[in-house]
Amino acid sequence: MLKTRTKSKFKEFLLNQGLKSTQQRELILEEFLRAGSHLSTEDLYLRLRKKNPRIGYATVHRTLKLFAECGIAEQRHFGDGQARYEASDQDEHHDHLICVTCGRIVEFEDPRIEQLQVEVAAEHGFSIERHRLELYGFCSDCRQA
Amino acid sequence: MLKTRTKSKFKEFLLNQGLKSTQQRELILEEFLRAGSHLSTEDLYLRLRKKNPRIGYATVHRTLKLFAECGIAEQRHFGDGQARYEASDQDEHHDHLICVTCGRIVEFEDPRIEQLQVEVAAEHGFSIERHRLELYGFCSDCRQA
DNA sequence: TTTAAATTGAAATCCGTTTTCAAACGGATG
DNA sequence: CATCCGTTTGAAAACGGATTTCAATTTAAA
Ligand SMILES: [Mn+2]
Ligand SMILES: [Mn+2]
Ligand SMILES: [Zn+2]
Ligand SMILES: [Zn+2]
Repeated sequence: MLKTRTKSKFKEFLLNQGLKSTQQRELILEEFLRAGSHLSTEDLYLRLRKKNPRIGYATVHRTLKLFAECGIAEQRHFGDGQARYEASDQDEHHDHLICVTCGRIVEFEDPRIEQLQVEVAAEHGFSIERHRLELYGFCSDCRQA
Repeated sequence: MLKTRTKSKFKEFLLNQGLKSTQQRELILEEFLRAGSHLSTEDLYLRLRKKNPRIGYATVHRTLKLFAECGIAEQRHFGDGQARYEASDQDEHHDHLICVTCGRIVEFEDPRIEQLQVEVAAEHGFSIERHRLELYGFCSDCRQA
């Protein structure tokens, strides 16, 4: 999603919820969109500190949760015990390939798998709300090493 | 897997590792196999306490990790922040459907999905070591309520 | 037995997450 | 502007599950 679009969506969200637009929230969103994906609260906090030492971890944490609530970010868990966030691609969905050696994360989307998930769920009387699919293995670089 | 088979596999594991067979480990394995699947350390600990108040949480925790190391149990994470364990079905693999309302967990296995996972990974140069597929939604009971 | 090593369990510690609370800020109002 | 009130901030504390510590106990080999 375009940065400008994302920013205005967040502004609108704040308005609707009776929340305030603050210097910190703008800084955090700016840096979140600038930085690469799948970063932890700590990651983002450290990046922000470099430019603005007056920002608190708690604020970064709370703001990332606001992003998720607003729909401009998604929280992920890749099994290393810490939450990670990535910017939402509007209605786009994707799953992840994770290299267990170097930590590299590759995103993919496979409509066939998505479809089969729905079918399997239906066979068991379930309707799916969301899912999580993560493939852990070795990326090409790490496999030949 | 048969209980007897599982128990001897664990005994053998202990021997190979130079570990000792203790009263606690036998009690814990016994109760683990008796209880239903997908239970947390706390769950198992509480069940054990009823019959034997002299057992410690730390021991249950350590023993479950031993089970996993030995291959007779598998650790799972369903996103509620606590680890769960289930007995291994030898080489059998399965994934999970989880009802977000009542917590019901249904196991399934779909070779078509498994196959597509391998293909998708290969397309990105990955070889898969393991994966995690969880479908969250509403079971038939909870949907009509 | 005796002995050395492994195990136990209560309590302490770890570590990411979340909350608390007093001070600072945002923005609506006149 | 100046005032006011609800919101936000950030340091520190609390939280919660996982893990470790360590002195006492148990295991099993000698
Ligand atoms: Mn992603
Ligand atoms: Mn299962
Ligand atoms: Zn790699
Ligand atoms: Zn249900």
